[in-house]
Amino acid sequence: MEETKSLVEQTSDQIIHFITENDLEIGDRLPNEYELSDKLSVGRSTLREAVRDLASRNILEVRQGAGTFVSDKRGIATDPLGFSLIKDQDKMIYDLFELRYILEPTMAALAAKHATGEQIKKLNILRDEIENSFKNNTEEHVELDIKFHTVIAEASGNVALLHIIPIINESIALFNKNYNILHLKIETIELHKDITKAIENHDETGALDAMTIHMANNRKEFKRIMEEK
Amino acid sequence: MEETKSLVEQTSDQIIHFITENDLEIGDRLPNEYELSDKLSVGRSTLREAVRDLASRNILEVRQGAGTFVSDKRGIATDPLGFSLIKDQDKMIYDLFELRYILEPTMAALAAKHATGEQIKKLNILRDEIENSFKNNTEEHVELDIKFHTVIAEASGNVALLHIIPIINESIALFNKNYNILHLKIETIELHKDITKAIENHDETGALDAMTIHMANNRKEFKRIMEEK
DNA sequence: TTCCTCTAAATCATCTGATGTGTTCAGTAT
DNA sequence: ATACTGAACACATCAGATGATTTAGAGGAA
Repeated sequence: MEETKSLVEQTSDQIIHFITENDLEIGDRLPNEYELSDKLSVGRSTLREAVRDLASRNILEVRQGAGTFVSDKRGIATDPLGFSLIKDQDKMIYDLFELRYILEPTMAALAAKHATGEQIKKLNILRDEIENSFKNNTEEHVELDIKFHTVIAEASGNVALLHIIPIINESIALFNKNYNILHLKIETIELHKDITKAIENHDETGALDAMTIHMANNRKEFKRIMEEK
Repeated sequence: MEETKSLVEQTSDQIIHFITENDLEIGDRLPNEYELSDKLSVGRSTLREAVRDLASRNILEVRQGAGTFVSDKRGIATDPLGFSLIKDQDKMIYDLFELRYILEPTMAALAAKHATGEQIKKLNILRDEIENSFKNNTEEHVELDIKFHTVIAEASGNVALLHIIPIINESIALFNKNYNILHLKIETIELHKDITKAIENHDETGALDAMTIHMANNRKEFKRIMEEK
């Protein structure tokens, strides 16, 4: 059971070590390929593969001609669940809606139970911002809506939910962007109000119901549009 | 706003395209570096960087001397949700149990609706293997139990669930290993039988109930042990 | 036959040097 | 001041040689 790391992997580790050792901050530049491969005593192609590895893990960012920098994404992977690999993207969106449908009503009920004053304040602010974004017809409502659901996840007090919900919603937004299917509707505004109010009143069943209606409406709308295609 | 993808990135895309095009399944081998770089008309180092990228995203697995294979991790990053960073691990496990409790009963019902004969066969085999592992007192039952739940996720027909369920269960197993809290119990064997049978009979509410009991038992047991501590 | 050992082929790993492409910035002309 | 230009710099890509590891199969022993 020998755990022999390849030279490239060792080099990845050493680069990370170099970053922490020299207190490199986000955006700082690393030495160029020749210097770094020399310093770490590996060939350039080995170094390049190590850098490529770290770049694809969003730890480094490489810009041709400019240099290699510490990424501002703090090593948080894009599409960590590999949703983009799935072939049938229509089905993928549908499945994500279904998953949301399973999770979010219960999550809203938990949020009604545990939400702090701070979190309720955040929800009210976000709800208003979403409404304004809708009235002014800007495109940022997608982003705001993700934040809205994320705050509810946070309020649920369940750390696992807090980690999963943004990924689901961001994936939906990502695929939706490709297809341009779903749009914010006036009912959504009202439902956001209902959900916020129920959570504010610590009304668990109220939050459950409001979120269920929200999810059902979303899925219904999605189905309708898919049938039109 | 030109979006010029580098040759390496294009090559990554092409490799993924090659995989889907040729219906390569998990574990299948890709052509060797020389052939593939030739086929895609890129230099070998370019190809290697593309492969390195896909490998670090858990889409490919490279084994020196053996070849390059489609990874069994479905492009899912290791600890994709950053669970290992969370401080309060006891709460983390509890939250994961809660999340499972929300997801798995509905998932089992979906599985009862959609399961194919092949999947039912797999479930029966796994159920027996888990029982044997229990009788022989081996430690592989943890691994087998994760597979059992993963096959149910697969049978549910929901791709998003299939991606998320293994992560949740592996995280629980991981933390459980550190704490050595939970052990397989004789009731679990019986519940696995109930769940399998309900799915086999396409009995949706039966599967829902059986899985609910399974989840409730698990959480109850977890709570009991935590209180003893 | 069956099992083991050892070798040769296949495959990835690494190094090196040459050449291409994009970025940055200082110097210069307007 | 502004805009152009070119040199220096940094990453991108290719090609070829050599090393290390795995695997499968040949050949022999029990």
